[in-house]
Amino acid sequence: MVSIKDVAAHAGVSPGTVSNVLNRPGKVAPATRERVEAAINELGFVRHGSASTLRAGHSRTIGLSVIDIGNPFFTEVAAGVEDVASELGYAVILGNSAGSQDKEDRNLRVLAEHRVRGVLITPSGEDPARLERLREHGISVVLVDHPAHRPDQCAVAVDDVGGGRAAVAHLLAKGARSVAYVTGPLTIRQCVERREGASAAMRAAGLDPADLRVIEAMTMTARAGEKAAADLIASGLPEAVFCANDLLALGVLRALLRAGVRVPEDVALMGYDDIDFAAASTVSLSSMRQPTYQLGRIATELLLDECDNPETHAHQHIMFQPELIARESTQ
Amino acid sequence: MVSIKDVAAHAGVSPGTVSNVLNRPGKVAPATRERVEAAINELGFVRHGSASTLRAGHSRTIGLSVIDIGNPFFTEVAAGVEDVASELGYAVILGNSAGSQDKEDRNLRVLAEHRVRGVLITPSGEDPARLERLREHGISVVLVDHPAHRPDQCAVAVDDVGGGRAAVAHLLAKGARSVAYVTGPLTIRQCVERREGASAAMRAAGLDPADLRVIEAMTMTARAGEKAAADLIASGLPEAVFCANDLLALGVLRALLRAGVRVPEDVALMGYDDIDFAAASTVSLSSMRQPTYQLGRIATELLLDECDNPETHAHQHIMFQPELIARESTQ
DNA sequence: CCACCGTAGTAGAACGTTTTACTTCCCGCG
DNA sequence: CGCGGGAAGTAAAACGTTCTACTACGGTGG
Repeated sequence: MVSIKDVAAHAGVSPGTVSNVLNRPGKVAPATRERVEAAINELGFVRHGSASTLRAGHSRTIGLSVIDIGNPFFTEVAAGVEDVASELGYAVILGNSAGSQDKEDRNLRVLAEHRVRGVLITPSGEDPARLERLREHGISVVLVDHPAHRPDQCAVAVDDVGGGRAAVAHLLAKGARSVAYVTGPLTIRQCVERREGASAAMRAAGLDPADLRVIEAMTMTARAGEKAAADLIASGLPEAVFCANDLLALGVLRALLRAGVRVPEDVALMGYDDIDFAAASTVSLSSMRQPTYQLGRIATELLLDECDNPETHAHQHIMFQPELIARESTQ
Repeated sequence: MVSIKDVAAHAGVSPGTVSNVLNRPGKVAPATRERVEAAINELGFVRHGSASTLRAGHSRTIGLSVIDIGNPFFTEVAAGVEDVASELGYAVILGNSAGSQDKEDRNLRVLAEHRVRGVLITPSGEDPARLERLREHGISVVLVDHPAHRPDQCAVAVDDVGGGRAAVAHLLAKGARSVAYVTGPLTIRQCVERREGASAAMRAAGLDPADLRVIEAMTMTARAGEKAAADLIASGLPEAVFCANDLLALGVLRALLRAGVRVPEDVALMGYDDIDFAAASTVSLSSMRQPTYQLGRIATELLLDECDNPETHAHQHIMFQPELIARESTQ
């Protein structure tokens, strides 16, 4: 393996000069710099990142810990993260907690061992202690799609209460007076907050929030949505259905159409997330769009700013507003 | 920051012994080991991965370079990779080439600097030279969803020719005699090979492969599928349509239904990939299922076996067969 | 009683960078 | 002519592990 010493010998300079060419090219006379660069190319030298990290005391690596890499939501976030990181020469270590605290802990430990510069995380539980441990090791943490645990910390989230409110307000504005909320497990923060928003919209329209019919599915999949729709049909259809995500909504849509229920004439329907397929479905689906890619980009920019400019960095709590996309299912 | 020396001092042993506790606990007397472990917990020691990598000469990190992290296909692959890596204590560095050779090059350089143990890659071009450079640096490479470049290399792929053949054979078996192939850019290997398979199926059924009507879309999205369907309608519908992926197929389906064409009565329709939405669509979509998650798992297992057992490791070229999933769109 | 062995642990070099303090050399100025 | 100072580069010490060679010590067999 060719090291900085080999390059130095080949170019007739000292290792320190090679290091300077690599890290502060301005400090080296043009002629020498060219000689060193030629040597680097000739020998095919690649800097040893670990040695550099060890000596410099910090790496050019960040960690990304998500709850479910299979969910298009997180995938888009990851794309935003990866783009920014790659633009700035940072590597991204990916961790998928798959909803398990154990796995999340394992991943965080790996990140700590790698002395990552910082961590972007959508925490799977509500225990801030584990993140405190990272901070004690000098690793910055930015929360993604989650409100901040504390003031001296950056967080980027989307207003789920506001999203739920807007969705149901839209349904009510279309004339619906009875609304059902098909949700995933109510252990999930997002599901709970969207319900709160839904209730608020009912209240604002002069309806009793207690009349919001809540159907809780075990998973947030299309199949679970079909089952929920069967429940709805059996117990009497509402005029509108609001689903906690698009997969549930697509399942509901399918079951309703099969049962001969017309959408939106008989029942209006809203999803959440605005995944690609929402627009492509046979009756195109109204949904709440979240700026997922931006979420990833901005979280990463905040994190790297916090790492690279610790003295000027101002911690921010950013709350995006989701955008209502009205399509055929609520015409 | 607490180092191995602090732990050693606290436990009254030498740093070497702490290292032994960490890496070969069997070599240390139980009493001493416990003392050291207590010190580790008390001080909150976390091993410095870079120092370890530097001295040991290898890291516990692998690289994953994919073409499009937004595509559910790669997402599932990534989930498989992450699961295996995490089980074996490896970290995964994620790279998204987004179809650009430049970005892929940048990512590979970052991986080389990190001295990753190995790289899993779905190459975005057909230039094996860049991968050769990794091998020269002692980094193993396993190709994912791509046939091997050379015999002394592992590769895990899915039989796209076979998949195309099976799909079209299925359409022909349902009685269709004229078939259209809606594909993405024919610069993409998968699109080309699926077409070859389609042609082969025509030939096998005694039809002229030249009669396969090929519609090439610029992108592989639902919107592009809708446009392709408009072309088909304008120029006379075939009895069956085979699409190079599910997103295209969903777009075709939607456009056909809107135009009053019945599926499958008037036109039979097949997609490819069997993404979740294929089953959830209003007319559920027949598709070719690929073992994506397994692809990621097995590729990672091969890579780590190659790294950890270089002497016993046997290079493998694994070719999965896709599975035909018949649903309503081809009943 | 001595040579030998195995076990448990230690000392210290090494890994490849970065960085600090230092040396040269040359230029301009009083 | 001497001196200060900047520019360009060097030597060597770190960074935190791992690993090799070595010591110490008790037990065992001849």
